Amino acid sequence: MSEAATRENPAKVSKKEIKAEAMKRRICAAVVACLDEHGYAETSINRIQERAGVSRGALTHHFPTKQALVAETTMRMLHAATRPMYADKSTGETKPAVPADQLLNNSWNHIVNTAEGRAFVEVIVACRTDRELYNVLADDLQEWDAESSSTIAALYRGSDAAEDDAELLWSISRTFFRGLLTHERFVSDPAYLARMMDRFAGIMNAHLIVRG
Amino acid sequence: MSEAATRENPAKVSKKEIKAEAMKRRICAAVVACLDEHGYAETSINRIQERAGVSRGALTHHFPTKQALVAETTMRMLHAATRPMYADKSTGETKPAVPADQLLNNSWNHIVNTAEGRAFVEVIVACRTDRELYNVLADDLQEWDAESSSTIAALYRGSDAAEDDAELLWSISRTFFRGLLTHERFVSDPAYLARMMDRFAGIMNAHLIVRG
DNA sequence: CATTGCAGACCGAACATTCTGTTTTTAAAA
DNA sequence: TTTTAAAAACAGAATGTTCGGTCTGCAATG
Repeated sequence: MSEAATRENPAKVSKKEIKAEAMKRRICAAVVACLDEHGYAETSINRIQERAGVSRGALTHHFPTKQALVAETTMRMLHAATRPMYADKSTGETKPAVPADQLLNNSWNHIVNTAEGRAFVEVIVACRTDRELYNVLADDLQEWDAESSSTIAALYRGSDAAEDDAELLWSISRTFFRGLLTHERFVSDPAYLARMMDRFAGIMNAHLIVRG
Repeated sequence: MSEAATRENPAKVSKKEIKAEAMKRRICAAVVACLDEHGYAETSINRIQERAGVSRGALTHHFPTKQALVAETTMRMLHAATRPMYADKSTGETKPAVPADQLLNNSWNHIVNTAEGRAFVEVIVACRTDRELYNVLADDLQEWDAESSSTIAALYRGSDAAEDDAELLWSISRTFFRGLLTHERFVSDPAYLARMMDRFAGIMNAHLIVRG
């Protein structure tokens, strides 16, 4: 327990904690890379271990089971991805980080269509059938979803009369993004994906109205 | 080879062929069920065999490898799903099977949000990282995509000036559907999915104009 | 009777997990 | 300050299971 140390000096982080955190970060980064490159089915502990360049002991010490590993990696991804995009939490205030009409394109390019975004989709798809993994993640997923939606709702209103229309439109957009990540395999021309994205953004932007 | 038999009497199908086809159908149905219920990662040959109630020998006799099994199952799903919905191929002519403004909702309810639809998403997601599986399926996927799109293009035009706008809108819709299948895990209230679907259909229907 | 359809045992590889050691860190005792 | 003992971080071998695929034997079909 490090609580004895932190009780005397709350700000102090011990060498242990620093090393442990660095190790965890390293392992989780390997998980993201493996999920992105090989998919959930082929992301084995052996592969993660090899990719991270750590021993089997180190892996199982920090993450007793594979699900715990995937779960923590996912939560780290979520919290890392949410913060910089939509709001500046460091200053305590919520303000858009990008021009309003570029919200969709920007989200796609910098959040969804990334190694983390693709890894996240692998986890989400796995959650559909892996009940245990879902149980571990469910609360955090829904909390993240609510937080993400309310951030949008503070910045935009929808074209529909419904109070929560902006949130609805945002959920629809994120859903489209998720589908778009798996659409690559259908089309021969990658540029077609960009056309789909642009057309979709054009349509949705007509319904997402900046509050002011 | 059965060509010797069919050369003499093309309509005749031997007992063998009937049995073989029945066995294949049975196995593929089990694959669909397993993909839907357990996901691609947990769809093992053992599980399929158990689910279908056939021996290991029968399985490997008809499908030498797992990829061949998944590939054929996928192609059967595709061809079974395309036909009844958008056109009546038995009469040779192409006509819509549902009212125009119900195309999206109907596709969602009767094609995408089914055991086959969910199984298909599992395969598509796996294709992203499983290059071998993708290579087997790529041609058929793109051919199916083109056929599906052109069927839509014959029935609708898009609100945009682009010649292929209807196809683009249809691709966008199918992409949204795919994402929606994995969205269940985000929301606590299942009715929210229906709201998303209705709102999306409302928006897209304004851009999909029936030809006439 | 030759071929195909099917049954089930079997194989090595890979899997997730558990385990026994070794090293490093840390806080309190000397 | 130095010593010390416990705890944590890590290493890597061992375990039993399951994986996809192969192989041999037998029955049904043509």
